[in-house]
Amino acid sequence: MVLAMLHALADKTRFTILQWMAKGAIATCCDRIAAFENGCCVADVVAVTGLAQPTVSHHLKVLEKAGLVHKEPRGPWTCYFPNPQAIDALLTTLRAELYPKNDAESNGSSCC
Amino acid sequence: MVLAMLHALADKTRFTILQWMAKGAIATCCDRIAAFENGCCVADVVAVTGLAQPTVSHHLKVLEKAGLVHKEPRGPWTCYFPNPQAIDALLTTLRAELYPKNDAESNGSSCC
DNA sequence: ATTCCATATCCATCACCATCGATATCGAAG
DNA sequence: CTTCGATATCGATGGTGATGGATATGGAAT
Repeated sequence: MVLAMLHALADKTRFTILQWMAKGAIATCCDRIAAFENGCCVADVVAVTGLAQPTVSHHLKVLEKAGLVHKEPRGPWTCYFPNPQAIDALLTTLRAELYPKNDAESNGSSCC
Repeated sequence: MVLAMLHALADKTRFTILQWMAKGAIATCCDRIAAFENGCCVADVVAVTGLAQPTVSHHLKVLEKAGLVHKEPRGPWTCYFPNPQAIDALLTTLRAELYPKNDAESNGSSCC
């Protein structure tokens, strides 16, 4: 799941989408999304990125499969919301797995 | 630079290499690498991953360009070492840029 | 100078992916 | 039921990247 998240984030467009969501709800469907929800609909992402609608749908699907966002139909729109827990999990895993440990004891397969 | 790091990490092989480095120096050139350095040489990565040597060199180059590792010739070997500062920078940036902010004031381009 | 070892580079191949036009789906009105 | 708006899916295309064989480089030792 971590690799899927990293793959999802390692794309300029998808990173920008999440970045933009984190900043706050800027949507044409604001009557459906509260400010604290940080959500948006597909058309908003299309407007911001300038990409075609199928492309945006594709990116949002990747983000959703990675667990970084979740979607929810609200009225005429499909709204997407960021998932803070997923980001937390990612950060925690990255620190635990990639941060160098100089502790000789924790090194199961020690050297030489 | 963040996108480059994410791209570098979003590959199973490269993630495994960094993961394995973080665990500690397990190398055939241990007389050149102290345990606390968490380094290794190319041949070690070849042995662990089972990949061809050119492939491993390619992956290490990607990691180096992303700033996640740095290389240093030691005797007959080219040794690679993880860069904790880069990982720190990545984690800090991810939290700052992607973690949802529900603070209405910080939202420059507010909604509606 | 030659040989050997470790690694980097070159090059070709294959697979995956971002992109978008066309089309399908789906719900809400009218 | 038909229409319309919003989004998802399909299919094709171009580009990027992972992989490895062949080869070049570079240093150390004989």
